[in-house]
Amino acid sequence: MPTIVDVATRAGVAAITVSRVVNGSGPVSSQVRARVEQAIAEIGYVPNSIARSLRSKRTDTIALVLTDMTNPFFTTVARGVEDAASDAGLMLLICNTDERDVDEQRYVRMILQRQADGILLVPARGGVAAIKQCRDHETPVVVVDRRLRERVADVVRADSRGGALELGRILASLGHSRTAVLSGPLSVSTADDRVAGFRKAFAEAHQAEPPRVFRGEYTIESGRTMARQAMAVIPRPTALFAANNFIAIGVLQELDELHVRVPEDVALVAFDDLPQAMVTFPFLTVAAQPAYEMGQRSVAVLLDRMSTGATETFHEVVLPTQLVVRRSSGDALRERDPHSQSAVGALSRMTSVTSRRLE
Amino acid sequence: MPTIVDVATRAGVAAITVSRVVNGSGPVSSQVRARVEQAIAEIGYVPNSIARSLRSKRTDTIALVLTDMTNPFFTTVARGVEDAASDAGLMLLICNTDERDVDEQRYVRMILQRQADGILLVPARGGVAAIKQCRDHETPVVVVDRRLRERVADVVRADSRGGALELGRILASLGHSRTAVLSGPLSVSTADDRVAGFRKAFAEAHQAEPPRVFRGEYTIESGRTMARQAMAVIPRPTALFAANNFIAIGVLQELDELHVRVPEDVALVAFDDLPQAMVTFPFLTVAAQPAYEMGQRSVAVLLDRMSTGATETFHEVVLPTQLVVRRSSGDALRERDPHSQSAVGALSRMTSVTSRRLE
DNA sequence: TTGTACGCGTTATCAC
DNA sequence: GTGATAACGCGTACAA
Repeated sequence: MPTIVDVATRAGVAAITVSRVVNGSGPVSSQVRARVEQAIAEIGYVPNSIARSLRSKRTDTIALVLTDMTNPFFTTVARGVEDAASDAGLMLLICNTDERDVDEQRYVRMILQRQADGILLVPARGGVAAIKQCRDHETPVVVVDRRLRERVADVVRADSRGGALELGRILASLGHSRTAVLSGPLSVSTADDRVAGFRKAFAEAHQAEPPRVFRGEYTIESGRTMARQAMAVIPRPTALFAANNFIAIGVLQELDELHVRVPEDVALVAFDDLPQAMVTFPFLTVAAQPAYEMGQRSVAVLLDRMSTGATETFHEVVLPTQLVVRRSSGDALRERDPHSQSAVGALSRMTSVTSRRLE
Repeated sequence: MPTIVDVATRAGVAAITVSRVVNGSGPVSSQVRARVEQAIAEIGYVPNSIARSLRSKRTDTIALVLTDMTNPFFTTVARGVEDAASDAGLMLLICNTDERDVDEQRYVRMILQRQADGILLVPARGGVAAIKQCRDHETPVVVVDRRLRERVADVVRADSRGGALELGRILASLGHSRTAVLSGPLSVSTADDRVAGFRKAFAEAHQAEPPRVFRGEYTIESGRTMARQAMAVIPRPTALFAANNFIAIGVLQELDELHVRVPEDVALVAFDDLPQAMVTFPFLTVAAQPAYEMGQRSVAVLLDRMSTGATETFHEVVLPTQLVVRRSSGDALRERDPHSQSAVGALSRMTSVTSRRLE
């Protein structure tokens, strides 16, 4: 592997001159430049970033620590991050914690060792330990997607509370009173915010019961479990709110098994849209998060922090969600004659189940 | 940021001794070890990988260069890669080329500069230039997902030809004779292989026409275009083969607009399954690629190559696809009375369209 | 415009 | 079992 010295020798100049040519730093006569460039081409010299970083203290590399890149929401965030990073000439390290604190800390340690210029973190639980590690090593962090209890880092996230509020209001306006939230873990801020926002909608609405709250994980399996639990409540809720995309899918699967139709038997709204690329015929009423923009903004904030340096004041960017009303939220609720309902039940159920065996 | 020397000073030893404690290299008395460990804890020392890499020539970092991590197939591959890398103590750099040769080469250059220990490459077009760059810098490469014209690197991929053959045979056995392949770009090996496999199925079948072949991109938009073209052929094909997941989605969307029902009016099979997490009610008959395993195996092969060193003989791992028969391929084709068909057409079409507005 | 000397933080080599 | 020294490849500071 040729080094800068090899190039210098071949071109008959000093190493520093080669450095100047490569980096465009300092003056070089055009003749010398030509000689150097030719030498570079001839021996196929590629500058060694490692050596450069050792001196410059910059690696032009950032890291994204998230829970699971397989979740289409985070996939899109990650893509936004990568594009923005690439535009800024940065490379991207990526890590999946699966919501585990230990892995989060392990990854952050590895990232700090590698002297990454900055870290984008979707904190697994509290995230405080990880952030502290970064502060100790003077490495900028931007927290993505989730709030922090204490203001110890910049944050870029979507307005979970507002989105859930809108979804709740939709249901309330359609006349739903008995509702349930199928939510994520207690310690995750998005879960808390979505519950709070949804609750608020029904606190505003007159003569509506407060929603029943189920807490689980942001997974399909948990969505199924919570759907089963929610539908076992008597009297049944008339509307459900799935607090993320995976829960929503689990809910749909479970309801199908229970022969409960959406939206005929129960209305359903959810957080997170599924990418158009993955859904042939969109059906769910959702509060869509601007995932790609979140990724981009996160990088922008990180770059800003990287140039500014540490402060005591942190920024918080809260991006609005977009309400997308589709079929799953149903029409206005009206009193149904239980007999006539069961009369048409068999047929419409069959139709529904069969036809749903599409994407 | 404390260095190894700071630790050494504090512990009253030489830097190299600290190094031995940290890396477990060389002998250290338990007393000295204790002193050093305490000093490390006290000042919060974290080894600097950059400096270490400069000497050791290893960065414990690999890179994954793919076309688009947003494609659920590659998302899953990437997750398999990350998990395997993490198990091996490696970090992962990730890059999206969007099938552009220039970006591929740009990224590879950046990766080589950073002295990554190895590269996993999903070549955009030929990929030869990128592979050559890597060879020049003695950096191991494993080509993922796609074949190479020339055997210049290890390859881990799925059996595109075999999977397409199976899908073709399914259709042939159901009595289809007029078929069309909606495929990817000419220079991409998976596209070629899938066309070839599908063709073979109908070459085997007696009295079947060779499939009509459409070439586009691996995108939804292209899927729509090709579906439109294919359905404009007279007489219409009775079955379509979408050569990847995005094309399949585009096809479904376009057929819906054309009021063509699947599988009633045209049968559809496709390559790539959509992750269970993204599809509520699976519908497509597919040849599913073992994406996660591909990711894992790719890392295994790369690790192998990293320890073995360069050779003239390369490995090729071809993983089998899994045939999953669902509703979209339909039942056996029978002669239909065109009149009765149009008679029921209106109603069943409405039902189909309405009910499809699910996921 | 070009070059020399040195240091970034770590580890390999060799000596004690 | 421990340490001094040099070297990894590059860029800053200063000199010519």
